[in-house]
Amino acid sequence: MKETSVVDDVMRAAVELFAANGYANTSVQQVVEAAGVTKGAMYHYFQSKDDLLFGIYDRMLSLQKEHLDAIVAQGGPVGDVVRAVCIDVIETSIDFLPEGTVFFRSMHMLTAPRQSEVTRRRRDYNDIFASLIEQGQAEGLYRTDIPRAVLIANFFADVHYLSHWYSPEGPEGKTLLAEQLTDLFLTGIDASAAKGAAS
Amino acid sequence: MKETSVVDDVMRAAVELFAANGYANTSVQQVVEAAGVTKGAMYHYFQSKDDLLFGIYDRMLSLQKEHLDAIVAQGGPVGDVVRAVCIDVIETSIDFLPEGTVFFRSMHMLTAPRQSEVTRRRRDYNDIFASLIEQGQAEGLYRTDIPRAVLIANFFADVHYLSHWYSPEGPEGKTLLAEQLTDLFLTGIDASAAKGAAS
DNA sequence: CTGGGCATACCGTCTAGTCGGTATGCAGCC
DNA sequence: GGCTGCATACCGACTAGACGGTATGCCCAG
Repeated sequence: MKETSVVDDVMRAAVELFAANGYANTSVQQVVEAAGVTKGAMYHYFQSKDDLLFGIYDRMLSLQKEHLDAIVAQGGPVGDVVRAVCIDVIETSIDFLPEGTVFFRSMHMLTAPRQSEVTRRRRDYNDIFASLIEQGQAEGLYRTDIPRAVLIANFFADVHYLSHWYSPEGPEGKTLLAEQLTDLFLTGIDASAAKGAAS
Repeated sequence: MKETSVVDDVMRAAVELFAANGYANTSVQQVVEAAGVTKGAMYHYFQSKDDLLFGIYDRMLSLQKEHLDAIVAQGGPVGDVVRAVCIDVIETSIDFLPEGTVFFRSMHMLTAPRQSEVTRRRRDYNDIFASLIEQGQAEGLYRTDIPRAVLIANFFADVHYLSHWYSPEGPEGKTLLAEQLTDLFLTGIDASAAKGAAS
């Protein structure tokens, strides 16, 4: 029960080209040629070039939100939940590396209403993550001497930065990397690290 | 006697507009109007729109490299040097927040040769930072159970992410924030944190 | 014969960059 | 001081091309 393949082909080509050359530097013509369809076909399924871009965001945001909800729903000790969420979001970000590239590079090219929707949904994710951290703090797992917003930014920074340095051809396996980054993050925010000695 | 204020005015306007609306969405006409000069004047000092963008990068890269060299030249225990470098790069990134926004968003809009120059200079910075970390590892300060490239990415991620969440109007003072982020990073890579819970 | 799926030619707009021209300043010469 | 010659700084109307989007119509399934 596939979507009309035109949609799929166009989306695939769009992500690839947008990631490689940027949204603004990619013409609709290039996209449809790479997808092997015509402009007419594309504009039959998409309202605008902007639509194409938003489609990419929509898929990613939905997927990550789904994962988050599933992990949270499964329950368990909050420390384990946080760890699982961290690993998951890093892994899926690696799976969707080109999407990530486009995401952070071209969000500002979306029309204003779309931009706010993306922002809203990201804030949603953020808030849920924040409440997990808050729980962890209440249980004495995580340090409280640094504003929670900073702890959280410190984590999402890693996720964000992936598309700027990680190469799937490199030596790092994605699962291992996810564990390593998560470990670095959790070690940094561990309660026992709180404001004592430097050096 | 300053550099012909045209250059300065144009650059200032360009950074502001590029940060607010993106490079591709900003026309040269808008830039020169905001700067209060004419197109003719601008094209007298800049070869192309691309030149404008590169100018922004050039200034930032030069400044940060200068700072890095100065700190390294000053010497001292490697742990202190690393800490000083971290704090400095975070602070200057906050001082140049709009430039940072443009930087990460629009690097791919530069012409290929310029892009490689930017990449080269960033790699330079990276390599020096990496050798500091390596020294620290040799002295037993930092953990060695995670690839050095990952440790370093973990830090630059924070720097990179600043322009996506930090607001100068927010509650965080820039010096305090720089210390907090540096602390989180250094705690994460501390040798004593190495591979305990494999869970 | 009807309508959704698609093809193609075309249009209006926008924009980076140009180019002929002007204004100003300065150096040397008489 | 006046004159010439030349360079630098700047002006702004104009162009050539690219690009997003559309109008129109064909084709085939039902």
